[in-house]
Amino acid sequence: MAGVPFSPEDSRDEVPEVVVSRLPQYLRILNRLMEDGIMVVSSQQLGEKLQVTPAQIRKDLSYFGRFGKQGRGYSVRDLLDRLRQILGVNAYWNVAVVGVGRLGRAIVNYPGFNPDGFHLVAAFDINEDVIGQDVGGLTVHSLDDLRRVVTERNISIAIVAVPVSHTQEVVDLLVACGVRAILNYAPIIPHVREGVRIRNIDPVLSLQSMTYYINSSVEE
Amino acid sequence: MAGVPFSPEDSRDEVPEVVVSRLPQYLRILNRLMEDGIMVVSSQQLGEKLQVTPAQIRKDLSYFGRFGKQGRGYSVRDLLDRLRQILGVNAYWNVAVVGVGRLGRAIVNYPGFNPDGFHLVAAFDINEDVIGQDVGGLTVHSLDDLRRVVTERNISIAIVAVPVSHTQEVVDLLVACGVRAILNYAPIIPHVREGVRIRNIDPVLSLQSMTYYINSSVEE
DNA sequence: GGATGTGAAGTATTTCACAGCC
DNA sequence: GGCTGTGAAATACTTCACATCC
Repeated sequence: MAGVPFSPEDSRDEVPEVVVSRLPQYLRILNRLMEDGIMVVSSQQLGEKLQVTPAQIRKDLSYFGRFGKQGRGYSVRDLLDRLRQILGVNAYWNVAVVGVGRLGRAIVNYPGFNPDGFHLVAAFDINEDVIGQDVGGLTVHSLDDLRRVVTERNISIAIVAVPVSHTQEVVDLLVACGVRAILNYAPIIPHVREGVRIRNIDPVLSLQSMTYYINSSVEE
Repeated sequence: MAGVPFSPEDSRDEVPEVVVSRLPQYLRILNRLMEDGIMVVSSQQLGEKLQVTPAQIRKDLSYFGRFGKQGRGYSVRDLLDRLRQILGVNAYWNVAVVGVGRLGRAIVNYPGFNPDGFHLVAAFDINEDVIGQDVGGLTVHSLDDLRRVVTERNISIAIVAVPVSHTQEVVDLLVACGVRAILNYAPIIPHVREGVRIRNIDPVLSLQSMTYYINSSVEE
């Protein structure tokens, strides 16, 4: 489908997903340069900090426009603004957390989301004992209230930290309620329909992909 | 370097990194099939569960050998054993945690590492106030003891959960003490020398790579 | 002089498609 | 008949290299 080779509509430039996945890293570095008072940066310098080739950075950025000045490099502030706009992180996002067990609590208390514009504004659980409780400043709602709260608070992003056994159904419910992006901490890869985004945080998978290399290799 | 096209040594089959990164996911699914009492599985069925093409699974596995039976599929138990062996997760790994602040404590108390053979056996911090404390059953050591403990307990994997300002130096110290794989939770990408593996857990980057898609798109 | 932006070249990865085997 | 394993084809991604501009 959508694979007719000569379709003229096909020439709408699709940005490769791998390119999009690198932009937040560029954002990170630029934020740090900004804090350090650096005004201008070259793709060469960015590449050193990110451990990628300068050509890749220039190519990546070229999907979105021409942000640099020949002979000079990139204005840190300008590039920062453009990338924020492209990624859609120039505004605040309201985020719901589902599951306030040990992991969910750690997430709610993690101070790293707010500075980057992700506001955890609602918490949910299925366990009657914790519903109504205060967790990190948020009142825990019943999942029955999900649709209402998601609508009222204009939530399109959710973080899922429920047991594996409930993950897929929670994800389905979130999608049904209009959530369009999900960050999943359960060690399972849930299925979502086209148009909904999901990313999985799974430290064990990361560890297991490293043991391959340190296991047999003498040094590589 | 290593790029001479005709070098005969070049033909030692290098397994693409992207292939290795998928193996732990195969392991996950197979473990679940095993628990469910499924004995045999086809690449078709695996593909459906993993949302990848059957061809990719067969190709990935073919880098390591021929594990299937034509006309039948793969023995779940056999494939599980082979993958465990390939990934080096058929034995236990001792793991150190550096940084026992809020995040570090959550990691130490996370129950998901042990069942997969990663044993958190030592915790470290630089803060005098927490050194000597008990955190999740582990006594917090000073970083001064790192080399000794890493050697004594045969630790080659470390989890880093220290502030950004200290991350690079902690990583450097770990590498200097012989640690060969690092799971980093700080929002920075530390540099490590060739031969040392590092993976980064950065939920904000994940969120930012999703907002790109839910921001402008009507549906994609 | 120095750095960007970008077609073209070069690699890497995925998918196809089918021979071979159970 | 059904499914694996795998060269070959197709696609995706990265890097080169240079015209272009500040």
